[in-house]
Amino acid sequence: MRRISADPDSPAGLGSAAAPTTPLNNRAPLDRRKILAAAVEVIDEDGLKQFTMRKLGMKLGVEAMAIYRYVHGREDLLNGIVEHVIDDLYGDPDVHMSTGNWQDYLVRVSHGVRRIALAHPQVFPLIATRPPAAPWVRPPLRSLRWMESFLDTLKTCGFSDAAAVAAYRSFSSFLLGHLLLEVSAQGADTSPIEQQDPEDPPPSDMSSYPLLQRLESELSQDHSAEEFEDSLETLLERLDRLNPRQAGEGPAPSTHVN
Amino acid sequence: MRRISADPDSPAGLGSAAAPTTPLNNRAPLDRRKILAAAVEVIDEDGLKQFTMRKLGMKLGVEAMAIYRYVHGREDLLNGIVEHVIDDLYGDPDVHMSTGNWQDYLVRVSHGVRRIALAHPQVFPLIATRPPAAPWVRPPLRSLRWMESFLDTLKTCGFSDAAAVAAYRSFSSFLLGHLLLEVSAQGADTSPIEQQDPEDPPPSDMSSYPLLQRLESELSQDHSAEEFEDSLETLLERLDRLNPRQAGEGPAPSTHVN
DNA sequence: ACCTGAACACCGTTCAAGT
DNA sequence: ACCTGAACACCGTTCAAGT
Repeated sequence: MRRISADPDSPAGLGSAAAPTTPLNNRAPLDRRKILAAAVEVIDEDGLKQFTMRKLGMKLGVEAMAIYRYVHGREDLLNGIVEHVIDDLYGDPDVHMSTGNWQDYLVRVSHGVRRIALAHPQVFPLIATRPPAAPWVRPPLRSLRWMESFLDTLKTCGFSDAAAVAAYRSFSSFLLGHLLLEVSAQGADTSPIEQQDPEDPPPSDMSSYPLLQRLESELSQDHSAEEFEDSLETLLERLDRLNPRQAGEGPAPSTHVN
Repeated sequence: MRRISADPDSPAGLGSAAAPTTPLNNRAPLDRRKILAAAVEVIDEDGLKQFTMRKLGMKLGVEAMAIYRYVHGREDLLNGIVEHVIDDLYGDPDVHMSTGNWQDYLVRVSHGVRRIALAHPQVFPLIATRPPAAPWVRPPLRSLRWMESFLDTLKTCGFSDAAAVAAYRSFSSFLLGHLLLEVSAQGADTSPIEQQDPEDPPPSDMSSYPLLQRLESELSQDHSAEEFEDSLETLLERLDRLNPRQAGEGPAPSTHVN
């Protein structure tokens, strides 16, 4: 798998230490890809909310304004980050190897996207909510290349036009729903403490929610991986019914990664 | 239309504190609920990105700093908005009327949440991505009241603890995936024009995506309502299999709202 | 050719002061 | 009791000027 965050060598906790400490390349003249990679790194470290042009400049050992040579403002940068992360996955040969089986393909794509979601939980909400270029370009597979590849695979396996499009829609909504909830659960404790005004029910008083109290341990357990596989398998079965060319190849393959 | 909250109820009831005679001058003293309602209105009009303390103050006929009497900073305001919108739905008697049938309940909740998503497409991404109070409080039903009501309904209909929790998870991921994609498709054209550097494939050159070209009209058609109903029905059937108490009540009801 | 300094408009937020 | 003015630290962004 290709690395998404460049610079695994960069120091772990840099804090407000002034030194950029990227010795070899800090004379190389900056470049769009370097900027995007650094941006992903900064977001992974400090969260989207803290992500700032000035902080990104600091990470790159440069004043913030230098970035504007390579990027058309903050909005363009954000779009670029999303593109960068998702196109990086597109290059992954593990995902794109072709077996002529659409189920295999969807499983590989699913696991690939899940991998980047879990690797960059802070970036994923961005992938999920950026306004799409066109209404039919859906997150999280937000590029024309991805769509073409997706539809091509299904068409090759005998799907009708309508069925391929329907599959694309079901698939993206499945991926988005699952992964967004999974990553948002991950960063849950970071949420700011909310103070209520005294007229409202007291903050974390569970006494009015007996069922929640009783089921708290059930609710706290994390089965996201299994749930993901189960949902994916259900989806594949459902999509299979859309495909008129029933090759009689038996049930959908296990979705579990080897 | 100016007002968002009808506010027909004067603070009747708790009349112990003598209400100062407020003249016709609608200088009623501001209040958390009024602020949240105005915030929703501002976001609906100008989008989340443009939403600003100062703009909200302007809408309320007040300087921005006045808001801080009622709200603990911007983060708290954002959480409050989400709460406000979702709790508003909680009060809807159409949603909460009880028929003792969990499928009916889920259908009503689904349609209710979809209704607010479509009514406030700019607010919904906020509902979807705010960090939850606890990892198991999932969007878009992000309140303890909702969870309690949801789980209670399922328990009453015979679900086991584990099945009720599993249903809660499947349901929220279904809702979130569908609605987020639906509202993001709605605001798609608003997205900023992105400029690519000359080394990358030209911007909107479709020539390398023959399938996309051919399927463009298929892709552009909006079937979100039907897709929503279909997915919901599939989900209900799947959840039905989780429920050991098979009351033999026949197939899941049609999800279409009457 | 690539970056910086200074500047501008605009944020969120605090707090003493007004009414 | 409720709001405002002034102030502060920090944004994104532009542009002339440095190297």
